[in-house]
Amino acid sequence: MTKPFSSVWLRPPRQPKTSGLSREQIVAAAIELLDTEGLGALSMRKLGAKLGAGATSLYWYVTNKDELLELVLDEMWGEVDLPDPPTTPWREAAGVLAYNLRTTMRAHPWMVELTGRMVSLGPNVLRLNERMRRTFHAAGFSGMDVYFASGTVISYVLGQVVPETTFQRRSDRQPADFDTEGVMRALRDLAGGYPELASDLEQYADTDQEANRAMAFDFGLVCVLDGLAARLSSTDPARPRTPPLPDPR
Amino acid sequence: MTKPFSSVWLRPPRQPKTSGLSREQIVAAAIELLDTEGLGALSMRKLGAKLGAGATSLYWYVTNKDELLELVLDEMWGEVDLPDPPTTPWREAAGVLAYNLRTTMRAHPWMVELTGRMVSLGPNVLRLNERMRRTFHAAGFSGMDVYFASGTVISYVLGQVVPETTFQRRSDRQPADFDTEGVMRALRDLAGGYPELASDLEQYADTDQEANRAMAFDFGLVCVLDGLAARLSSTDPARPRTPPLPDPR
DNA sequence: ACCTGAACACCGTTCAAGT
DNA sequence: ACCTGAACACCGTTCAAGT
Repeated sequence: MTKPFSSVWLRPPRQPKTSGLSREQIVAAAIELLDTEGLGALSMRKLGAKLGAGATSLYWYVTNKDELLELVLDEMWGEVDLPDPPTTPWREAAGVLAYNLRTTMRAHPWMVELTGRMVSLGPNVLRLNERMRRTFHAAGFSGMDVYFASGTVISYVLGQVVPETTFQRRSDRQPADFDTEGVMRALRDLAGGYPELASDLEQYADTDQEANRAMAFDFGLVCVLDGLAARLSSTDPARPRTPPLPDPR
Repeated sequence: MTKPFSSVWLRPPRQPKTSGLSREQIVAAAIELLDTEGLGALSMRKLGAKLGAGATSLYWYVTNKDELLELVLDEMWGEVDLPDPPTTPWREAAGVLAYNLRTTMRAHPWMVELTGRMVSLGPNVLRLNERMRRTFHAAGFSGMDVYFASGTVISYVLGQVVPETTFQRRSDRQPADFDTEGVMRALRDLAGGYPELASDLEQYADTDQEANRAMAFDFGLVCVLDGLAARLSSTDPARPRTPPLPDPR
């Protein structure tokens, strides 16, 4: 009785445009709207109006809002690029990818929300994944490890950027007069019973918030890459190198 | 002209309940609704009805829906627990936390979406953070590295769980008759031009999807922990151990 | 102090009807 | 083939009014 899984990418696209609107136009307009007003403010009506069309015209190009968002999300993945595998050493390639992904997500904070909502099966995600796999394959990973390694890097970046962008989003437009001071003051109050937390707050009260985030990102990225490198250097198939993990739960 | 930052946690709570509803009740009911119907299906009206109250009664306990969601989210963080710092070695503690967080998020897939939407300043997040910091402090990290190390672990888990749960959510209720077969077939079509991807698909066609995800999670977790361990063992303050990262952008 | 109902300004989506 | 408008069943939130 469940509605079956569906996705734009599993449906043959419309014939080449003969007139009027096009998917590309719609997606472009949607991205513009999302960038300026955020995910919560995107409605089919507004988008239609922006395109000088009736509110419901879009439904001819796209079966519903979710599928429009799938298209838009894949478009974002298209912005992330990865150095060509053979020419670049894996560690550098992975590092560049990580930074590129972070840059793109911060430029379009709504992308993070979307990633938590839609499955990504678009051509741009697939292309990027393919490249990453080739990179890690060339690095010396084999079998499923190729897939696991790519996943590890992407996961880390995504997870790190999530909190960065939620803050961005709360400050809405005009970051200029956003009351970071007030938040910090309030946070300091809340940190009452937590000595470690409080000492952290003191420490990064001095440093620039933005520089701070950059350091945090870099710290973790280095860990992830070091971990991958370690895995790679233990070339023997049986690797008792790392202590076993505790049983989940 | 921006609306200033606001959060439930920055506002003094209502007096102790004298009668009628309570925040705890409301939050509990909301969680129930979210677990059974998902984030998209939670409306103030439905929630009110579930509590046998008028649709708008809730607004006396909570300023708006967003703040209700903040409360609910923090409640989830309360479910994640972390072994007590002094007794457990850091690596094990971090591993357990990672698995616990994954378990909680998979049990409440809407938590992932919320994490991308609200800032987390609730007491449960703060308490957990405090514990993590003590753990990493005891492990030998110092200064901001304590904070960075916790962030790295949490980011990794969050990022890894995001795609896991989007799939869960798409299959909606009744995972029983969800057409995984169909998705796999469709995916195989899409993988046309991507040899690495295609070979991956073949490989994990044999293994159980769920076991697969578990392996992927474990792989990355080991990397992250190895990376942290490496950082820890290079005790000298100047550490030219890792090659510098490429300049962002 | 707590709850209600009506009302406002929105939504996504369907569908018959137009060109 | 493409677009429209009206209509349906929803939203979050405000606010005067009740007890």
